Amino acid sequence: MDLPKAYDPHKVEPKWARRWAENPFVANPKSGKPPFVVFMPPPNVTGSLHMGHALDNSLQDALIRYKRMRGYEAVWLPGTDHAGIATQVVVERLLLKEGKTRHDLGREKFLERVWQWKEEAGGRILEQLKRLGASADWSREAFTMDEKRSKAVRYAFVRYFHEGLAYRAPRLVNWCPRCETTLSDLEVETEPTPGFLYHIAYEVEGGGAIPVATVRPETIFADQAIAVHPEDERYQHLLGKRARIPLTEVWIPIVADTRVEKGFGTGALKITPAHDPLDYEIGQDHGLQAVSVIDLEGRMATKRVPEPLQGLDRFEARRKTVELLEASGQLLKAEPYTIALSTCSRCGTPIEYAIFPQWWLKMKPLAEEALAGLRRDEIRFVPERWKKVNLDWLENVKDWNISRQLWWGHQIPAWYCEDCQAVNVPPLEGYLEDPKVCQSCGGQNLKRDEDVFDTWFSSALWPLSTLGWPERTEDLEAFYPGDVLVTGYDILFLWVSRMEVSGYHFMGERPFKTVLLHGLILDEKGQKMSKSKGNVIDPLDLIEKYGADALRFALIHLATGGQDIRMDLRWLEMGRNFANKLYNAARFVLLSRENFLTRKDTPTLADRWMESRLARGIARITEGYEALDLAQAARDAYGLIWSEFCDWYIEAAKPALKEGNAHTLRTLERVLGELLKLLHPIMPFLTSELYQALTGKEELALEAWPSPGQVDEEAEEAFQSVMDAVTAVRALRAELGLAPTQALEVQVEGPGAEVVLQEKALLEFLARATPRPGRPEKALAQVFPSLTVHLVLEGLLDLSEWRRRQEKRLKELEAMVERSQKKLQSPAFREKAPPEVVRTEEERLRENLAQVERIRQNLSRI
RNA sequence: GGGCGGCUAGCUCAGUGGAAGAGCGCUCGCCUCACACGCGAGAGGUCGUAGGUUCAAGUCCUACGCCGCCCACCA
Repeated sequence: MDLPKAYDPHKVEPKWARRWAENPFVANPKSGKPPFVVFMPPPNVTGSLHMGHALDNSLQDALIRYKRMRGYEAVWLPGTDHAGIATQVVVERLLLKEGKTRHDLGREKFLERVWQWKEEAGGRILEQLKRLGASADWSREAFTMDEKRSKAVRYAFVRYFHEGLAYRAPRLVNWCPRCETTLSDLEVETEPTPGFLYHIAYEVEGGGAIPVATVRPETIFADQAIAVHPEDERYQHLLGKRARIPLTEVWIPIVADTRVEKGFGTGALKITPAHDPLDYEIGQDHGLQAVSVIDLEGRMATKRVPEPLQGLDRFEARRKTVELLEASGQLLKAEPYTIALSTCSRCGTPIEYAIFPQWWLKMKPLAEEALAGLRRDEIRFVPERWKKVNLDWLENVKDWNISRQLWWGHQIPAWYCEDCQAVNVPPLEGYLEDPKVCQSCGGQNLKRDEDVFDTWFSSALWPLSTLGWPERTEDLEAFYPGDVLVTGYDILFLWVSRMEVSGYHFMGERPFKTVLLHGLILDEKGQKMSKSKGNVIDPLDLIEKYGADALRFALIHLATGGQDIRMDLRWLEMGRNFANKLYNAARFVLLSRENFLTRKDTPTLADRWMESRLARGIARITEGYEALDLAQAARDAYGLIWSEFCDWYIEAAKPALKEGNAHTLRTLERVLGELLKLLHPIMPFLTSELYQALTGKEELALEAWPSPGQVDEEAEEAFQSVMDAVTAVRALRAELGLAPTQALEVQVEGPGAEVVLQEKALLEFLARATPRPGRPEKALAQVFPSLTVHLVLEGLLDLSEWRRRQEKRLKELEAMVERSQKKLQSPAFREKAPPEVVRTEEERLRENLAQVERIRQNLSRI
């Protein structure tokens, strides 16, 4: 067998990645096994793997692999999202290189281009997920715009419409002038931005002026009123009068409204219904018109604005308006002020408001259905704190604008009659057929709505659509609801809540039983990664440098309690080193069995100890996976493999192997095999490779999960004495500066001495020391609870280090003794603490007192 | 304005009310026949501050302080 000394993931990982991609783990709805279903959050087709994906999918894959080994029908449904704006922008950018816009091509040709691009370049991210080791059911790969998913979207809308839950109405909506589409409230961010609060004087009829404060002076031309608080004494006398919009001859009423804050600005608020959501609301209540002075490209585009402003960009118009106001003497003051600027979450452009008919989903009644389920605790949140956040959002949810003025997406299946203006949506039975005549007037001039659905409208259906809904498919019967939904908390509202809504509404049932929300990945300074900051780490680079196993190990290790993860390459190094360690341990086992000559076959103490430690490890690690605490599983597997299997067991097995003890060889092989299984969900590549080499079996992923054997307390206690003796000798060596090669003789005494003498060969191999029973008059000692190890003085030695450490140890023990005594002297402790706690405390005290005594004696004899 | 998270070793992070942990870094010694991506021995924490509950608090409660995030119509 030819095994290089250092593990090279690149020689191993691509092979397995290809295997799992080409022969995926295909779900069988009829297997009869209990299902375990995970819906992969579909990444954008345009996307490239980022750290968030790597984390999200590492967690999912680990869960899926674990459950698969546990005998579940583990189903992981992958796919991609058409990502309306993002994808459209990508293709528009390509067109731009040819000097064209999408309007040059026209809708049909443009969509052809997008599809072409999608077929060629899209979905690259799924290939990257395969490189990460994702054991998804690639045969069921879905795309939010493929035929099946399109059916689901269409059916959902048609049903919502006929249930009166989807409706079309003109309202004030968020508009991104750059993306040229409306946005839902969730897609708008507010950025604190330095700006000015302008105080402007509006002339009042009959003389005098009213000062109004605004951050958007350019919108004064769309003002419909000025509002003051009804109880504001300052302006009582002005109520009912009219004021003149500066720079114009337009007069607007002064009205009272409680929503105006007396204490802010001047206490007088200009009401501009077309350009501000609050103003829109107030305007509605006062029967005001909503007149816009800014067009969809963000330019001052009406005759209502003074001539010099016409056609100007809204920000230039602001500067110019201020100039004009200053010139007319109506600018009272401009104080520096931090504006809460609303921006498009996709492109960062300050949003504008617009009023035109949009499709809305009536969220209140829908949210109630989901809320009822959540209040019955039908969905478990991990961590639990997110449940309340989710509830709060559903309780306060507003109607959802689901139409977008894009080309790429699901075109809304609504037709408008050009004769009678009626809205035509297909009937539920026959929802796939386009209407030909108007249901209202029978006219044949139907024109389809040009808008498409918000991408999240189709994402909200993901747990249904991936299973073939609205058809009653075998998959749907067998696999709905899903088990664990794994995603970042940043899309709790955008995605998770909306899936809850559609799941409850259409299936009458929760879409998944558990939501596992992980944190976000931050850079080493704790800041969000973003392309503009240039602090993005590409997971593929990390895979290239450290291997996919190491990346997975690092990420899973850090995914604790839903905390954000500050990226630190030292965790990657840890993963890589760990892989190398395990590889070398396996190499040792594989090399050991070559040309092995059996001369005996008896269980050693070390064998029994290892089996016992393995039993405990299996129990603990399994607990971690079951609790969805993969970080715990990773930590425990790391400790079991490195500290116990490698550091102690392999070393202790060497003398037995030399003796030709077949039992030890078998134990090494068996334990290694079990360890590989335990670690497989986290580091699938290396474990698969090693398992194959060890057992000849093809696919570790299909092996059964280990069950814990018996804990052997006696063996653990006995071996502990051996480990203590070894540690004692090594410490003496270090303290006295004795060479590691120098053979020593030691004397051991105490309850643990017997086993150390029995395991003489172990002490000789692990510590280069021969133990004899006894307690010499003058010797340096190391004290452990169950034994004392004495080293007889030979020649001149520097004892200062030894003495220093003994004294330090003595002080520590004395402090502990004091603490125990204090505790035990307290009657309250003896009365109220559980008996076993009192007992361990007493035992501790006894043990520590004995150690103190022995150390004192040793020190006094030198 | 409302809410959430974090504050534990020099750094990055675990931590189940019953004697403070890991990795890296640091010190000392080792290329010991699986592994220097390693082995052995060590040093290093009044667990953000102040109260409280409890026989017992890093862990539970209450305030406060920083750091970060989310939601919300103060123009």
